[in-house]
Amino acid sequence: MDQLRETLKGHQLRTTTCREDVLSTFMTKKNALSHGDLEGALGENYDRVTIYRTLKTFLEKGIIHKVLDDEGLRYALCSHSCSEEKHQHDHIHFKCSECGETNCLENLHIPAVQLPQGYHAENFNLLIQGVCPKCN
Amino acid sequence: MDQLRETLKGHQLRTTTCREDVLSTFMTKKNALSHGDLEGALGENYDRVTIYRTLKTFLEKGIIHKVLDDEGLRYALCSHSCSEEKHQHDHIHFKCSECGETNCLENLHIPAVQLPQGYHAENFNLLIQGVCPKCN
DNA sequence: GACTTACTTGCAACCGAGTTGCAAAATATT
DNA sequence: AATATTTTGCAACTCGGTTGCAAGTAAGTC
Repeated sequence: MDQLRETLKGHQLRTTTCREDVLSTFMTKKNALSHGDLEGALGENYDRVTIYRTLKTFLEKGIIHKVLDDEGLRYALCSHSCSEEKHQHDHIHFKCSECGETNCLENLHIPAVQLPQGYHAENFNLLIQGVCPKCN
Repeated sequence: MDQLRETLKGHQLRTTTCREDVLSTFMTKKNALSHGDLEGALGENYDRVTIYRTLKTFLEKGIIHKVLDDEGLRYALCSHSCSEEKHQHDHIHFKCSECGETNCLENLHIPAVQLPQGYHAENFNLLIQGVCPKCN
């Protein structure tokens, strides 16, 4: 898959097998992944630390973004190419209480909220918990 | 303060000095608090573990609820009395990037979101990041 | 108010997530 | 192929949070 190398190069990153594998895992599984998920998916091929560092650099380069739910931290691909400077991060995430998967709902946008006087909003993050179509 | 004892009793909890102090701290400081914040506020009076356990029981009894932002877990008082069974948890939290404080915006409600077919929503959690009135 | 029971606390030890320093290995460049 | 630079693996560590257990404390009963 040359697309992987393209993506990495596009973000000024050297292509290494670890980065390719991590990126590829994000692309095939569509849902948000934790460090542990990746460790499980990639087996014993890479050191824990390397995976942590890969996630960190991907985060900094705008390839992935953080996803939070009540039980911890995960990561998901940024849909529209974010860069180091500009991050588009008004996200809606849906966490299914049955299967435990968390997904970005890309097409939706967060409706406007009328904030009280004096508040200046920079970004919005909506987490919806419930049951997803697969488990319904 | 007899209100503290009242609240604890109302949730079937024994009144202990630790629980009174933790509850009192939540009531005077209005913003969301982390375990570390409480440890700082209460000094050396109580063991780390005791504070953890106090938070856990308050959580189970519906006295406080979790607040998540991108840098960790905090807790805040439940506004309307939640019980062990019923939790009202459609929250808007505002995190100020200047002072770092996170607050519940109690009076606002989250506008309706049109979910795609098949999704069944149970609760909503909106985190807004920006600058609060104090820092503006 | 003393006595009993049940719950709560403190301590020590532990677990898991995430980080740091450093030497060895791998990538990109000439 | 040779070099400079980045990345990896390992070991050791920090920090947030949990567990088991013995000692201490709150609440109900006589």
